[in-house]
Amino acid sequence: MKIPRPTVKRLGLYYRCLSNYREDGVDFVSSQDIAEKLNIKPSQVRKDLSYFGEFGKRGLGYDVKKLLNEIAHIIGVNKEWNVAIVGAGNLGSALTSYPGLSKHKFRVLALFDNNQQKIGKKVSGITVYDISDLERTVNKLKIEIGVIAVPEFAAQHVAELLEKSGIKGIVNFAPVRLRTNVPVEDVDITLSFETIAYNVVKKSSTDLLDTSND
Amino acid sequence: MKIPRPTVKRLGLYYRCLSNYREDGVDFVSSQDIAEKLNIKPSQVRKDLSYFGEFGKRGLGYDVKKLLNEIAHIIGVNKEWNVAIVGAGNLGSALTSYPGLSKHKFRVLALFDNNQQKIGKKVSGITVYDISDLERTVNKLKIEIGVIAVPEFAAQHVAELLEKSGIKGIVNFAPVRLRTNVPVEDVDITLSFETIAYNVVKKSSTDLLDTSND
DNA sequence: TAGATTGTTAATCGATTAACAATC
DNA sequence: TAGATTGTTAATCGATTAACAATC
Repeated sequence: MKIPRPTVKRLGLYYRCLSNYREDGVDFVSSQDIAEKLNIKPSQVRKDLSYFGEFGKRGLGYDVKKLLNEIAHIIGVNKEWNVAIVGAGNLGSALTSYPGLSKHKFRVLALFDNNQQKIGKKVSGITVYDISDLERTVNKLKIEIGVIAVPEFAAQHVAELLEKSGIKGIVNFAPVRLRTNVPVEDVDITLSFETIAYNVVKKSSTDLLDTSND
Repeated sequence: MKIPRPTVKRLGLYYRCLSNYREDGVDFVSSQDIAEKLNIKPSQVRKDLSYFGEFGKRGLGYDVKKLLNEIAHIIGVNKEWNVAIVGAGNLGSALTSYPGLSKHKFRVLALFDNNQQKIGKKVSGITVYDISDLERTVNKLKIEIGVIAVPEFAAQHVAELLEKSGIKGIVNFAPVRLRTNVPVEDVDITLSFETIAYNVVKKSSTDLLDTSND
């Protein structure tokens, strides 16, 4: 079945929300509970889940641990993912020790760079390899996800190297649309700043006219 | 007029695409040229632009410099934006020197932290201030955009401090939905990894059945 | 049983796209 | 003028939401 893209994104949000409930020792939640936390409609939650199965109990809601486990399977975080980061600059280094990753089953096993000064050194305990060793290292360490944290001009080239080395998916922090055959997820930092600039400008202009901020 | 959210996102993409054309010395482009680079439909480009005015010449296309200037005005990057980053950890420090920001009219003028070890030091030339000086410094430096680069548990609190200090918009790197009255743009790194995990799992399962990878 | 909440259908809403007259 | 490409309308597509029967 065809799953709407927004549904996939929300699955990650449900997962996080349910993790918080579990940490708080909550056993059962309703679609309404989840919806309130996430600022969406309860029917949205139920519809999203219904693409994958029937996980709730009528009259009762959802068993937090059970649903968490189901969603983990759906989005694939029931297993650990081996990750390599290409680009040992500031951003790549920061990602290496980013707690959100290690906490969520993403293990950074290698960094790659083309700067001889950096190769062989360690960043937060992770070795920096020569980019020319990419294919060999990816195979040896069974790396499945590649992260592009290099400057814009090098990104497409790195994407091709990653694809050739047998990587299965790419998280791209460079501000370019990549042409590849593997799935790519863009984290477009500059675009986020531009969007917030737009919204700030819009808000100040509507605030002048109007007191009912949309 | 109500502008679709996806249109706003694409405006940033058009801006970047046109910047590249300008750097390459291209004077005129058609909606088709832009669409091809961005993997969308030409009518999408024309429709998006039509929300804001008539910028093209029939039979000719769009004057690159002129359109760039128009879009810069629309998304608000015709002026410089003063930015403060809260959280002088790895991510906050990396953002301080992120070339994508300085290149696009976003100037990081201050870092904030609550760690006495860090306060007063400089990171990439930017002073780390005490978080308790937030309001004063935001006013003094005329900071308009705040960046949240603190751990999850502190994010909502920081958002409230930013709002109280008079900031106009927030770019949030913490994995929480914030409750504020100012515009927020989320950069959800963990969610991007989860999405790529989902897509990798899905692709390998469909690849087994099917050779026409969607 | 009565109350609550699910899973699902159908209606609504919003965004994308094709098509084409207008016009450079 | 002939060819190209815009701006815009209308049709299509896809996602959200309300409503409600099913059922715990």
